[in-house]
Amino acid sequence: MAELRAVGPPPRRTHTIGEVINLLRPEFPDISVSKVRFLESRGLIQPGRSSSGYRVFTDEDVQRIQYVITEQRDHYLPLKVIKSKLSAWDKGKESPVVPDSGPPPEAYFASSGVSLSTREILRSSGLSEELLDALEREGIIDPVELPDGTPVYTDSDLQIARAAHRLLNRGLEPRHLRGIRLAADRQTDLLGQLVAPLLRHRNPDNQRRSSEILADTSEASAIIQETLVRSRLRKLLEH
Amino acid sequence: MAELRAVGPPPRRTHTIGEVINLLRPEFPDISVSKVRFLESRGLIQPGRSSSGYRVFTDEDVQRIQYVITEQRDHYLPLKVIKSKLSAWDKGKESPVVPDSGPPPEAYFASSGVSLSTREILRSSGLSEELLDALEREGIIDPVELPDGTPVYTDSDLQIARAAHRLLNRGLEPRHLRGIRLAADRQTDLLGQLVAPLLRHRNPDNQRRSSEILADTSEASAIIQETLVRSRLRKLLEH
DNA sequence: GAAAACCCTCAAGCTCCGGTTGAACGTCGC
DNA sequence: GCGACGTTCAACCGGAGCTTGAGGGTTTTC
Repeated sequence: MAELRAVGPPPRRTHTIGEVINLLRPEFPDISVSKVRFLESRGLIQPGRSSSGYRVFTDEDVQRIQYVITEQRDHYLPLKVIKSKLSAWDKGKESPVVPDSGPPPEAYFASSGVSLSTREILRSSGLSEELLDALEREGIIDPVELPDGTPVYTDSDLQIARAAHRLLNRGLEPRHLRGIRLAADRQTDLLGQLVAPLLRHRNPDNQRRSSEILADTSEASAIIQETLVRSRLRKLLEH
Repeated sequence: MAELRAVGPPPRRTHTIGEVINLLRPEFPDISVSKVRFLESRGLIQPGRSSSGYRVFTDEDVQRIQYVITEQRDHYLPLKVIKSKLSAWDKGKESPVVPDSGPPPEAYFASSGVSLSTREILRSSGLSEELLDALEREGIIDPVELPDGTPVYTDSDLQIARAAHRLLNRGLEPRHLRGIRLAADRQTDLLGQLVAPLLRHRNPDNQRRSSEILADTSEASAIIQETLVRSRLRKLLEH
């Protein structure tokens, strides 16, 4: 082969599949060629191809594989879940070769339309009535009220209720969650400003662009925040 | 049957297997009689038996089941792992010898150990030098410095850099990201307090518990915040 | 006191996940 | 031109996590 690379970015090192295995073998003894090919078939990695059809792995591809198998080993995550974590991470880089959108941007904000009664959300979340009340007072959960005053909860509320339950179980109290709500409020404001001009003149196209922008930016800011928190907590643990 | 319970602690309520299912069904719609029996066969629960051979579940047994399926749902843990967590919990304080070498203790905070140079992170993130600088000034990214002053970036930094790039592309400016950093700081503090007592007396067990608590709570609070933001943005779009 | 509803065990079966194996064939480097 | 390495594709496999069904006992209800 003669992949001429006259001019261009730094001469990136690439590897064949066998080399990749040898690189990873020390850390992950049960890696195998077929496993790597399997991961590709499942869409977790997309190595390039040489003109003759051989897989060509960049260092980044190798890191990706490494990420996948550590998640498997350390957190027992199913490949599906790892894939979705990866694809959030991906969106950062890939962008030049995406002429039109794959997934509809609005899907990000789609709601299931499920609605729950107070009893149902209590049962489904495992929260007590008092705690649910407290969460509502903190603005963490806020159901819509029907004309007659009975509250109706969405599945977002349920998700929040469950996650809140986990926090409360660990010793946090409802008032501690206020900070989370405030952070969410501030983020909403920030991102909202980004699309405010568009929403001033509402039309289908602006609507579509707005939801695309919001989907993208809210995901990105969530990634930043979570990564920051995690790395700070890691330092805390390491002392 | 006449399980006489002459004197004793509170008159414990007990349940048959069918009652247990009905109790749990709302929160876990895919629970089933056979599943509970299966869990017993795998040694995760040990309900008592009536004189006629029926399983008899105490409230504690029910909680145990609840714990098991929550771990499955929220953390995708295999039953084997849940079992070992349970038996550690069982022994109360006693859990000295983790018999198997298998799962490394809570590696949620594991880092890949990859480190990048300034050139590499610029190339991999697509950021310009000025923007990277700006992000560092805002504390969004902060590399360790080697004795000679050259910065070293981790893969967390890369992830953040990429996500930040997405935000900047959408028209945000570095200073806008300060809010995200502050939110992350506050969350770190909050969660850090939760484990502060444990970390005061460092020993392997406290260390392990701390990382478990932090992994769980940081995930849960991220879920709450993201769900909140998303549902607020949805409302914004709907007008 | 009988029917209905509920419970039991045990073996077999089933789906999905995460790969492995093998056959048939192309390519690279010496 | 040979051996090491790469490719595809279909078939197979072992384990996890249940489900189903047969055959039979118990408790509740009318």
